[in-house]
Amino acid sequence: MPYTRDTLVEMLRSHGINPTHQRIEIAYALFARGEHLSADQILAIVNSRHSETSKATVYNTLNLFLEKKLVREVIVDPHKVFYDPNTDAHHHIYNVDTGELTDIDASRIEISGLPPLPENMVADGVDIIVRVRARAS
Amino acid sequence: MPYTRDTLVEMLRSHGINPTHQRIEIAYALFARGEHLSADQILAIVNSRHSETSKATVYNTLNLFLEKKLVREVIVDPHKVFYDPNTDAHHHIYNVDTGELTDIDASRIEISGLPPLPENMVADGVDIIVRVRARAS
DNA sequence: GGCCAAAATTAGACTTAGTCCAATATTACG
DNA sequence: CGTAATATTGGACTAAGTCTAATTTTGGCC
Repeated sequence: MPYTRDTLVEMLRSHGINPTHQRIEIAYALFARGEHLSADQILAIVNSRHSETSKATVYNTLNLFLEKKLVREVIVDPHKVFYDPNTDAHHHIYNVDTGELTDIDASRIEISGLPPLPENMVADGVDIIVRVRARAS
Repeated sequence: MPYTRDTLVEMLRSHGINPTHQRIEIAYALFARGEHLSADQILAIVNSRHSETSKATVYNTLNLFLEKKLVREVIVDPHKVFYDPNTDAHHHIYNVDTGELTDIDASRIEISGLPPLPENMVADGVDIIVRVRARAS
């Protein structure tokens, strides 16, 4: 699936997001790479040719994307949030040495034995994080 | 199990931690309450009577406790780390509205279908986080 | 107890991720 | 094309956490 400007514009529109220049650039950075990126990485990528987008806009836009469910946030590192262009159900392997994040498709995974949720609470998502490190420390 | 000064000293010693006044206070704050607390909450608790412990010491101590596996860290909120005095295998329910964290005993839970880990990697822990919110938004 | 080296604590400067704000620029649309 | 609504901006600000060099406390030893 090639992410052309037009497919990105369509993607933004279909999520109720006004496709401005900066938003398209940020979406491109995330979707074309398909990687988990932090806000500062995205800021650097988007401005790598010529400076075009401010820090404030990157944060505004990522929060907008989150709200509109175009991306997910992955909270595994106490220092920064990662933004994940994959919104299919999936979990993560986190390499605590390198910071590398890898997806685990959720369709093969079953969790049994979870307790019922408290009355009047709804699940907003179930995340599994497998923290790994290089063998032999 | 009452957490007297002596049991705390013993607990620290058995984890290879020199039991200083501040470390005992911090351990007491965590273990007597048995709650998930952030560093700034612990700082406030420890200094609530008379100011006795600096911010640097709270952070130093919590990192030491982590390293010696006396506590665990829980990374669910992008803004702060929670420290968890329960080191038994367990998972968490996180109320995204209130920030409240609740334990789920891991002994009843089974996860099936996890992929094999990459060669020469070892699992360092598997965390399940069930994010919940109040029904009817 | 008293002495000293090693370990712990400290205040406060610093770093970094992220937010806020009021001014400016862009866009959508009649 | 004009204008109101929306988006972007630089830069000041906040909050969590780290660092540092100086001071204090501790533990071991006589």
